[in-house]
Amino acid sequence: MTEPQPLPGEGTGARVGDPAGRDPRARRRAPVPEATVARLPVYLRALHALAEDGVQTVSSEALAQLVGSGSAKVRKDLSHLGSYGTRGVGYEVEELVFHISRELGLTQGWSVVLVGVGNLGHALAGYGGFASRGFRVAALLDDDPRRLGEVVAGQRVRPVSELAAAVAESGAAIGVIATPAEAAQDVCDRLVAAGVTSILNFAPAVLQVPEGVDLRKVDLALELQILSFHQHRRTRGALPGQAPSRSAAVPA
Amino acid sequence: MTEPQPLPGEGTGARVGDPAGRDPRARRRAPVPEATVARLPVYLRALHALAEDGVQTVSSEALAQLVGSGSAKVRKDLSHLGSYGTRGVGYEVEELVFHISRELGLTQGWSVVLVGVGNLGHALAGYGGFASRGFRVAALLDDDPRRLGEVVAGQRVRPVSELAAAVAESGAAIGVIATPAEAAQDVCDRLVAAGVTSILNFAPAVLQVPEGVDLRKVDLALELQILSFHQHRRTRGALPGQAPSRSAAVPA
DNA sequence: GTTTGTGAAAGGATTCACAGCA
DNA sequence: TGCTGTGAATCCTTTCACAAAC
Repeated sequence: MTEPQPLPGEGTGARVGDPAGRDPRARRRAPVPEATVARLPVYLRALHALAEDGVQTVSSEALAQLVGSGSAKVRKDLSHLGSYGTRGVGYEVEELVFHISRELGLTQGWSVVLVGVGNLGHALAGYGGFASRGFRVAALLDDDPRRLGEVVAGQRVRPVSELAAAVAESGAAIGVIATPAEAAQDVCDRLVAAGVTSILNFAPAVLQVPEGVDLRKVDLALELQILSFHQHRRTRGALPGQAPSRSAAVPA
Repeated sequence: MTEPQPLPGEGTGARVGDPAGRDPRARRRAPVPEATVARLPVYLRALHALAEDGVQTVSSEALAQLVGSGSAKVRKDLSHLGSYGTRGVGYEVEELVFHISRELGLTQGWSVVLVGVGNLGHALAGYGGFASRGFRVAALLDDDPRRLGEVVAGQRVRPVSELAAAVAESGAAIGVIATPAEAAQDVCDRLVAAGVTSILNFAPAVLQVPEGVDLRKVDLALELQILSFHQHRRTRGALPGQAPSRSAAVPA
């Protein structure tokens, strides 16, 4: 959601034109719905966890349990990628991981430039979930002189003036912004100028990009606010500041 | 967001029962749709930015531009909170901030306990977006002996064994998990045992909670994977690793 | 017997378009 | 004239329920 540059539920239409592309491996199917795309990473995480536990096969019901969803939804979602399940048995974990990864474009190993190496930037640079999903942090940039030259997660921190060079060297198509809010729009403009067409913004700022650039945002406080809404709902009338009793919870 | 313990689009139903509650301030309206709830924090951020710039009034069209949405959607969303706009003029920024904050339950000042004070925990503890949205980080907990006693964002780091005490002292109803994946489920269980009913999980792990506890998750790599999907779509057939031309982009 | 894959039905969300008000 | 608020229409998503396959 996610929220999401396109607001949660905004969608991009996900239309694909030509019925017979020139890449023979690219099977022509109906486009994957945006709501499904947003859930594929969730399945992927659960499947990775299963694979690590040595689980070979999983049913739609079991997978649904793991991600907190319904089995019918899981089956519909997976059916958009093709028929990779076995009736009476379930899905092969490894196979599903592969097909979901391919659908998301994670098999081609994206290079990513990360701008802003504060606490959040450190966390992102060292985040295992990036590497394991096929994202390589190809460059770290920051203008704080105290951080220049510092080595984080195997990468030397470079000044933001080298951004265009870093993008060119690495062929990065994706940029991640983890700067303070004030610097975010400037960094964003520089990324666009350098040819980056996908930008993920962690800075608490509203950014503007030209057409043709896909901007998504992560608001670390967003989910907390949605939790607040539900908690608020549940505890209407209760003493403020006190954790409520366990009854009468869960709206439905 | 996304997404969200209930998967993106999962929803909670958000039903409210009695048409005449006992709190006289609680106006009885139709329940706010879950999709709208997920966008209210986005509007809130944009409105805060406008307020800082001294803007007094904003139209649905202008607000839509800021958040990358449509004006009709903005109006429908806001109409669920009540009629706070002025025809021919727009919405008063300060007033909207108040009404959205109240709807989200942000005006009552939640106490939050944060478990796991690594890079991400540091970033979260110091994140301005928490404090400015009415969340007070009431306790920091971590079991790494090197971090015990350290003071982060004005709070001393305490051992996880003090979790129940910290929750009781602060009356926290919300817990945030920013530990490594291995520790997440144990911490989650302890939070639940301590009476926390809303949990936000940043750890890359699939957690299980009993009924009555609202668990949401933030996957830092989730939005990146959705970006990957769209970038992949746009650059089908292009040379791998090379940023594509700016044309033929944006699906719709 | 079990579990997938999928039409069909139901339920929400978005967009349209305009009446109503400042 | 300008912009909100909202029914109505459209579109998208989820859920149901069952035939087909193992």
